Amino acid sequence: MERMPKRQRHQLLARLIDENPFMTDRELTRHLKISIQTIRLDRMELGIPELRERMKLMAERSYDSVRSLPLHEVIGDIVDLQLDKSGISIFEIRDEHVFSRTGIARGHHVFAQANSLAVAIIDDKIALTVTADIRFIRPVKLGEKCIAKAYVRSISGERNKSKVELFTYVGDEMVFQGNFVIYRSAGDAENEGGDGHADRH
Amino acid sequence: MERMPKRQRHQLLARLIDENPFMTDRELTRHLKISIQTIRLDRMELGIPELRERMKLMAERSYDSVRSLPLHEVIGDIVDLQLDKSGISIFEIRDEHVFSRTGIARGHHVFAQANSLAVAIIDDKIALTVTADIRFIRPVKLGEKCIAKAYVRSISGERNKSKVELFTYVGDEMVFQGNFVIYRSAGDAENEGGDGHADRH
DNA sequence: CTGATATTATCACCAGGTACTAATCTTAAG
DNA sequence: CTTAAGATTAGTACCTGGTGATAATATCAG
Repeated sequence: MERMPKRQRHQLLARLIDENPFMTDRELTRHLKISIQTIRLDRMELGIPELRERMKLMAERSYDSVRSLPLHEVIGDIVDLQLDKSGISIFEIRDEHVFSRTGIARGHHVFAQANSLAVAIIDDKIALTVTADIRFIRPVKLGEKCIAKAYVRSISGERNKSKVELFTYVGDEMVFQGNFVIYRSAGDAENEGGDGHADRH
Repeated sequence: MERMPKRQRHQLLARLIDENPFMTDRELTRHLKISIQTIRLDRMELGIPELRERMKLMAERSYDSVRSLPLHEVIGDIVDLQLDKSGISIFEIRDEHVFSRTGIARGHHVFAQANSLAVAIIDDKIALTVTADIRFIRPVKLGEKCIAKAYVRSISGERNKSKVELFTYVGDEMVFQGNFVIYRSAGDAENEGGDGHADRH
């Protein structure tokens, strides 16, 4: 029986555990054909915790992700912002945003990025989405970087409302487009809309 | 030392474990002031698995939630569903959904509930949002229960598209309204839209 | 009081490890 | 060839957080 170099075995071990974190050491011996002690030495060297620790970590992670949810205050990184004029945000589609079977991002994440930016761009204490007219032009897939560009088209037409036009691109391809009407407070607060945002310094 | 009625203790035990699923039986004895054996009998009667089982379940759930996303697939509890006809979903606004300063729900959560329902109602393997025309009628606040009602208005007009009309209420007050156009696969897959969903049996 | 139910105690056992020591195998260098 | 170093395997004691079974005790209701 040929022996595998240690480095290579380490890589394989790490990959196996990554692929199926629920494998016991004993099960790993069957795949790697080495003794359980070596498995354990390898895990030590690689800093991979035991099965129960791994499950605990996953459980804890999922536990507080239920508490704090995936949708944060602002979805996407706002990389450029000219208040009441324009803004750009970047959002990368990851595992947790897509349907696994298709790899297509769930619509509300794409919307959330757009909505966050449309609200952030408004230069007022409180901004709330009143209406949105949106169009998903093509599905966005796992790993793609969505670049949303928003432009304020009318700063304050009637009744403290601003229009924001928004386009989301992947590369130079447009994937999403939306027209938002955002309510802006004129000093006072919560009157309309479905969204708002926090302090501005 | 006064003894607590069994029923009441069972409730308390279930609540404690629900609040903190990472508690060992030994820790529970400190809270409930009863022997560890009784804790274990109680768990048996209530069908609550041991700590390690609980962690394993959470870990597995979160693990294939990355693979197949059962948890966040649908935002809100779908309480009634007549495919290609109508559906109702309930979603309670909690801390993690609102802006802390105002207590107003962020728009994308309300949208997510609506979008999830609009997509779920379509009786096809894959359903993707193409367009949405939405209106936030009044802000939704912390603690409010959003009841979304969706109606399919045209099952398949042109090019495999269905129209879904949707209203979200808090009590008898309408807080959100939307018109969705949903693309439905006719057996094949991912062509348009920004959302999809999984199997239907 | 007596029987039923509830609670506690004890003991053996299990999975999936850690921690440590010791033996064996392999390999390369002197 | 010999020997030292490193890699691998073996074995033992011990740990946590339990299960399962049995038995003893407590509590309460009729």
